[in-house]
Amino acid sequence: MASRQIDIDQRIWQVVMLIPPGKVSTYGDVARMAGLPGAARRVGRALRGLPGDTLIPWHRVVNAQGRIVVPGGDDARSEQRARLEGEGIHFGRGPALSLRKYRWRPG
DNA sequence: ACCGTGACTCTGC
DNA sequence: TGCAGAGCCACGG
Repeated sequence: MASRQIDIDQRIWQVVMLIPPGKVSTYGDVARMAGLPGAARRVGRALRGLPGDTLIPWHRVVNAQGRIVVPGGDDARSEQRARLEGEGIHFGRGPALSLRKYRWRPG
C-alpha cells in the first residue's frame, strides 16, 4: 500500500519534470501546480528525497526571490548554479536570477 | 500531544 | 535592501 505522502511526492516530481531547460519555477508555484497551494515547504521536502543521480531537473526550482536555497553548503549551491548557467540562465551580479525573465508558467 | 527544525512565502518596518 | 514575525506542511524526538 502506497502512502499518501509518496503519491504527493510523485505529483510534485511530475510537475518539476515539466519545467523546460533554461526556465525555472519556485517552490510555491510547484506546490500550487501540484494541487497543494501553500505547501512550498512540502515541495522542498519532496526534492530532498531525490537520489543523487535522478533525471528530475530539481535544479530548476528556486525560492520566491530567485535565489538558490539548497542545503549542503556552497558545494551544492555552486553545482545548482552551474547547471542553470549551463542552460543559458544568467545570474548577473547578485545571488539571485531574474524570475522576470526565467520564470516558467504553464499555459 | 508538544516542540524543534527545515530545499518556503508573505507582510511590514 | 535587509531582517523579524507569522503562517505554512511534514517529520522526528
